[in-house]
Amino acid sequence: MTLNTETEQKIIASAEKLFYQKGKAGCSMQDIADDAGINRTLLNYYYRSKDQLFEAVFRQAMGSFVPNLAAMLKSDMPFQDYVQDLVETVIDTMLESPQIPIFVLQELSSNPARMPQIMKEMGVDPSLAIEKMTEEGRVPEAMGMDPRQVILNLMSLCIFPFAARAVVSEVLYDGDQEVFLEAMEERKKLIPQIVKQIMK
Amino acid sequence: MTLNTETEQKIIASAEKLFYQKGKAGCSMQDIADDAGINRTLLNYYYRSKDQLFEAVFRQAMGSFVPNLAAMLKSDMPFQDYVQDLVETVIDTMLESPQIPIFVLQELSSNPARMPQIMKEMGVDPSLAIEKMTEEGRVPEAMGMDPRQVILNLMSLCIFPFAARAVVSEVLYDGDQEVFLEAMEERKKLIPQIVKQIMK
DNA sequence: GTCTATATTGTGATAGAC
DNA sequence: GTCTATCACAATATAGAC
Repeated sequence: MTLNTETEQKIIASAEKLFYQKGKAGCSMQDIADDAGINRTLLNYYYRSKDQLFEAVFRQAMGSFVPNLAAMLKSDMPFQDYVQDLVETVIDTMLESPQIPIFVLQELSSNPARMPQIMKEMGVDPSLAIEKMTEEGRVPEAMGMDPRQVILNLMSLCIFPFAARAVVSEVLYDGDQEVFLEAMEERKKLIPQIVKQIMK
Repeated sequence: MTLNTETEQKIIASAEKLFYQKGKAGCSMQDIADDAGINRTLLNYYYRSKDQLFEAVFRQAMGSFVPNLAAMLKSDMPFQDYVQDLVETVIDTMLESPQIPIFVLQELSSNPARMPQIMKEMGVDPSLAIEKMTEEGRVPEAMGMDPRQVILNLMSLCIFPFAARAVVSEVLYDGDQEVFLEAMEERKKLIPQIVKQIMK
């Protein structure tokens, strides 16, 4: 998926920005063209339809974090060794593109039937992952917790603050985005500590 | 906000359903009217505009969980006493209307400027809440964590699994919604245990 | 590849009959 | 309160000139 022409790059950049912000139905082809500073019909020339342009943006967004998840689910290494790396990777991804989680979750929520197909395309076999995860010692017993709950907790702690950024930064950090970002940086150390504490 | 006529109830029910699922821009007035089985112009008769209909639905959604948050932030009681109740209340709310979190987060994410005003209307004073929270002993020291991080962790653990339900149920529970719901029930006990463990 | 012009359909909203 | 008819406009998409 290399973007050849300069125009094509401008289109994808603007489409990403506006789709992330307003959703698929929330912005028009005209909006995207205006943001990119090009003629509207060029969008159709390059991507044929709004649906296909959205598809390109959505798949790129999925591709930015599914591999992380997949790697963790598929790996044979002990769980703890992954936590620090995973947390850092995921949080860094969110810091770079803070709007990805809400964008992806909204699309999947209004179209949940897409999930199985996407998982398949991205090389994640859910039932295989679960099997591996529940193998003895793969994800260590923590307070008698199901291993899936451990994974879910980890993901919740990493992703939710970004999905809820508007609320969180307003209610907890009085609207100060700098302080919010510092807090997110802090969580890179904090979350692994929590996991370690729970594992004890 | 009592809904008088039968028609009005049908409208709100359908608007809720479709706005939750597809977002404000993702469904038309015609869609809502069709779902409610009534004439499209009645929507304008009762709510004047799409904006005002959306506002009614959005405010109702906010009202279903902001009071819980506000109560916790404002209360003088020790933090631990609230955790069990709060977790149960929040998870029960999510179980009843699983689409609320993603709906609210999406709207606030594309329109973050609304947050301060909404907080004010709902009687939550952020800076006051923070002040109270950081008072000695209000939210207990946990692993040297900032009290705001504790709150954020708690909310993340409760809400994220529902916001990400499509992904979670597919990847971790192989698409089985029954098993997913059981896991969410289990979290009512599990999350307070985690909090307790971290507080030690 | 990029533009203008245009076809076609959908949308929110209102006026006015019943 | 509920309907039909209608308005003004915005949307996606394509055809065809350059």
